[in-house]
Amino acid sequence: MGNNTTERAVTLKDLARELGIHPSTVSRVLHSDPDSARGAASAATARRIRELAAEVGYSPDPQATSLRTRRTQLLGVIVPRLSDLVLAIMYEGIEEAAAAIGYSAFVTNSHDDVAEQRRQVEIMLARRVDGLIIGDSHLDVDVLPELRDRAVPFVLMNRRHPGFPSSTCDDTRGGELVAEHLWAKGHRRVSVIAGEPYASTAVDRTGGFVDRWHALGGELPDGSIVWSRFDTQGGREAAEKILSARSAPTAIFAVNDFAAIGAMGALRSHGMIVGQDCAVVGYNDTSLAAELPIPLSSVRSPMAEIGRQAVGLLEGVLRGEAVESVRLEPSLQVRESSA
Amino acid sequence: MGNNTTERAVTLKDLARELGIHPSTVSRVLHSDPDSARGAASAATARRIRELAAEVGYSPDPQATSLRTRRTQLLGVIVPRLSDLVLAIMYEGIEEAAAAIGYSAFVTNSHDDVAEQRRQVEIMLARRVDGLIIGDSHLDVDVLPELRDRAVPFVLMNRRHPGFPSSTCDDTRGGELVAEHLWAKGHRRVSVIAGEPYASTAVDRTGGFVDRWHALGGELPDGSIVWSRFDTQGGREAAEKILSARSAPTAIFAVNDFAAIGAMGALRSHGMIVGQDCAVVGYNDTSLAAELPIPLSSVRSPMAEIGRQAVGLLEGVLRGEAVESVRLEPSLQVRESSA
DNA sequence: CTGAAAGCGCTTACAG
DNA sequence: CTGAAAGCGCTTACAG
Repeated sequence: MGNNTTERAVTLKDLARELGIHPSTVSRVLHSDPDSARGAASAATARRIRELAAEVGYSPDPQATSLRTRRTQLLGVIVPRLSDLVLAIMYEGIEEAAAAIGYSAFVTNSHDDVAEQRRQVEIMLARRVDGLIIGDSHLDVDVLPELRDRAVPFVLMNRRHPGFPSSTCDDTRGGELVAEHLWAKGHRRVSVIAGEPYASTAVDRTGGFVDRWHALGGELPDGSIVWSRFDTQGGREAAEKILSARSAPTAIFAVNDFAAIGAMGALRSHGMIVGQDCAVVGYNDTSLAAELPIPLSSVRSPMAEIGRQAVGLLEGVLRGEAVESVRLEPSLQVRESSA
Repeated sequence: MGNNTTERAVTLKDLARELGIHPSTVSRVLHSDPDSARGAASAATARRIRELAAEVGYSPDPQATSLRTRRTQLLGVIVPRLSDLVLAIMYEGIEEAAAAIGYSAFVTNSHDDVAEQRRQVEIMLARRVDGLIIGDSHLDVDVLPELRDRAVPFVLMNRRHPGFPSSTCDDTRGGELVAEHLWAKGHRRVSVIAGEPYASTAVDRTGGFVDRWHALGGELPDGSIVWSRFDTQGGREAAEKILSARSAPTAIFAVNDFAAIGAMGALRSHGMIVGQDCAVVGYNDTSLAAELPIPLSSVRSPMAEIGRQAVGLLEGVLRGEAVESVRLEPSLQVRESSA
């Protein structure tokens, strides 16, 4: 009666014995198209098998299956840290898309440490994942060429790297949007809290801003660009550095919402009112941005979709296709912090 | 020379062939204590095996191993959502502790939906995880009794449930700390943004506060307690409801930092200054709290440790021990929002 | 249409 | 000390 016995999971052999047929027939039927039992067994036998399987709640042992098929239906995901909201949301997209095509995902934190990243890759490979989604790629040193040489199937997510397939936001475009917005609002003295120089997200967002700013005729004297950590504390420290210099800017672009929140804190400490004395724009439009005491302008990036697309890309790689990187379009949400 | 061939992973049989011995001997040695080869093979043979294994980078196929041993070394973790920073940090603790004892963890989001929770449990079980860490337990309806009947090894995390082992913060105590603090600061008209009534975290934090408040001689007229979602938007909505009532409170306790941030936004919209016109206290002391423009007082809970302890508890359950729930001690961080 | 065999990579009593 | 066998649960050509 479909009760789940606690003892031992029911096996293919159990089903076969119950029905008085051979296990291979059961296996064949369970793997054939539900409608047409095409050559797997007679329609009658197929029906009996399916009915019994449903009744006892048969679920094949994935370990046994993958030992035979040499595929684990497992995806390995490596991110800097899951406690970074941006990565957590991308992972939700991954999980959803992976489940839809019958894969499960492992996820692990590298803390953006290169040695740890290598270690996590080896752990994933030891677990025999079918492929890897790498969310912590560094622009400088990197394991990527080595992975390619070893023919490990993988794609990048969030951060791109020339020559490797990736699913990212068009971060260059995102930076341009901010430059255009601040310029149009009349700002001429601006600073950028630029993030970590090893991350393409930081480099592209900053680069897009800088290039567009110059194209508009703007200037960015030395000290206008401050590299920083991506978190709130990093943003606060960078803003302190900016505010301690000669003349304060009238606008700050932080390439991450959390860094932007830190900057807002520093501005307040200096007695400045965000949105009046100094505009602030963040990046990613996390759920917090719109709900802050002073709502934060931010570049919206389709985070969950970036995760889903990464799975789609990896699917292609696993099929042996030559896949094209995707760069998803950002949009700017203007709010009180820079209105 | 220890190069990772791309073709096929090296197997036990490969090692045995290379050394001219039987695979079972290799297996025996690789499973015996590295120092004493105690009866597995001669010291000389053992050394040769270990050297070759290290040289070619042998890593056993976990699928094959678990097919034999009937253990997958896999843990299933179910949380409401990983994009909730609190759960993401607990998961980091889980991952760390699990890795330390040779387990890997799957994590999946139930969105606090009871049907989805059941579905995720079945998916985990179909994957043959050795045990489950459940982070989305509901106080009312719940799968827990059924899981116990099915003899599924599991523990709860973050939220507790009477009669089942759990790793949580002592949320009752956390609520008490806030009541004592606000009372000492002279507040007499307070409101609680209480969270979701199905979560023990919300119920215990609120309950601890209410009981202590009454014990101190305080009053909580109807409408002082507002149940809400845990996120920023939920906090804002709850605060709006509180502020639209007759007389505004002089202090608000939100049982979650994100809800507290939403409340801060609502207060500002009403022209009130947080920390002056109305105190706000949150819960969890997430990394954001201290860095906000107006730093937020918050009850610190040892999130990563809660995750680690959950793994320890599950380890006990897997060994068949009767484990005791752990309730970790919170502490209050007072900042400008309620100074 | 269905059965029987082989084998994925491993571990574990059991001999000798 | 070491070998040989059995078997975990499955899938997949191959016969008939």
